[in-house]
Amino acid sequence: MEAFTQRVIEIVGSIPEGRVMTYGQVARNAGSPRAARQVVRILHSMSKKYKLPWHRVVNAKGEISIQDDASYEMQILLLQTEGIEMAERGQLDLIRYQVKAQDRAPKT
DNA sequence: CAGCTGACTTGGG
DNA sequence: GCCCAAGCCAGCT
Repeated sequence: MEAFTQRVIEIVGSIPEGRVMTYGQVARNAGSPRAARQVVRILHSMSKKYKLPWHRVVNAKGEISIQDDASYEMQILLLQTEGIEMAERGQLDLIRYQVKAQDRAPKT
């Protein structure tokens, strides 16, 4: 597998309890700013092979974007368990919970 | 080997 | 603030 993949695994696994990261953020920290979708795939396949806190990864809007209802609800449960306040729609406060790192992508 | 896919992101209307 | 379209890139078929 690519080094990128390995990094994503490590990064996701390093997310502190009660915090979250966006797919894009993880991708950037892993070295591929545009590989947010790979993070998705990785979480998909690795979470079932490794014990990754996949639930601490949300989309850019701070919501859960899982399509699978079971996993969706489970993620909310796990996050709440870690002390994160979840809104009705499975949304959380990114400003408060997103891990701060050198994730800024200088777009301008 | 070639093509499709996806738990995404960003920009424009 | 919501909807649509394009870009991205590693993994899988």
